[in-house]
Amino acid sequence: MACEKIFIRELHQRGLRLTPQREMVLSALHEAKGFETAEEIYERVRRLSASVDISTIYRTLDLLHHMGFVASVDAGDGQARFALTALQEPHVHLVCQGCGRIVGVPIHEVEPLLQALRARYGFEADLDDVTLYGLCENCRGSSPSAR
Amino acid sequence: MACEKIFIRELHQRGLRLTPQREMVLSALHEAKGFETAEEIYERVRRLSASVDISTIYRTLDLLHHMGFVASVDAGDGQARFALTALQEPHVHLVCQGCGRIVGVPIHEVEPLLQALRARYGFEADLDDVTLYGLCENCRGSSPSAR
DNA sequence: CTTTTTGTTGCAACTGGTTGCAAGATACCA
DNA sequence: TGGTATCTTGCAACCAGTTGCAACAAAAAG
Ligand SMILES: [Mn+2]
Ligand SMILES: [Mn+2]
Ligand SMILES: [Zn+2]
Ligand SMILES: [Zn+2]
Repeated sequence: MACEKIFIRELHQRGLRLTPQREMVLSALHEAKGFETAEEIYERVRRLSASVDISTIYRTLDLLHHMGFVASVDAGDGQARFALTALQEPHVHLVCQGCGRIVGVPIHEVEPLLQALRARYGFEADLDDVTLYGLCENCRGSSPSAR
Repeated sequence: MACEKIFIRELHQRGLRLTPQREMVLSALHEAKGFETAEEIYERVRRLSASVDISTIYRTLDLLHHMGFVASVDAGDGQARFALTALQEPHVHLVCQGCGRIVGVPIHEVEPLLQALRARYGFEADLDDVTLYGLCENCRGSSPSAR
């Protein structure tokens, strides 16, 4: 867990504190392979300590998201999903409405759009939190499969 | 209200019914100048009939959205906002995090991005529901004003 | 006009997520 | 080491929005 060192340093820089709860959430995110719901991450943390509250999970995921360690994607089914992105280039997320798969697109692919919005509308877009919905290559041809 | 005729025709085409509640929501949306929350639209409808339930407002806004009459924008403050878009070209919405203003961008401005996603990722994006966050021209220079 | 069909509504319960607050814990310093 | 300032937590209440369901009402048929 190389990012724990970085995490602690960034916490200190912001005058925030390292707590067992924050360590457990970070650890749970390392266990998880891909995107998981807050409830799934909560279950992982409970295996480490039963007394943690779900609101602490949400608060910690939000903190990690704002620190750039975690991507948060609203998959359109009423539950957000979270995954570690530590050290990766920030990206836009594509959610397939057929199969539910989430793909990250490096933000430089979107640079032309950013420039156009800046030039035409004077708008400086922050693409850290953007999610686009549609159909992936697999799901485009075939009949839409259940999620 | 030119769109009421179209609304009735489209309802019939889908085997759905015209109800007083649906007429009142459409009328409330015509009264509203710009984007309003469900609660604000609910208040407008209540002035016409006190017994309508807020769940009916949500269900009707959702229906109108799916029929393409209404744009729905998550302004990032925990409340969605709705506005009539009848007959307009579909567009992406820009939300300024400084002043809260919502601007519509015609979808053809975003066409190059769509093509890139199609070519590079095989992903067919549906941009009807996209909202981008950032800072508008006014709010970029000055210190961020309260919403 | 009456009946029948089927879509719609109000209501209450529920969902994922947020928030105010007092108790508890961390970091820092004497 | 103990004391203090301040951050964080668990908890319970709350929020916007959704949903199951039985009563109701629009449309169509007779
Ligand atoms: Mn956040
Ligand atoms: Mn619009
Ligand atoms: Zn797919
Ligand atoms: Zn602004």
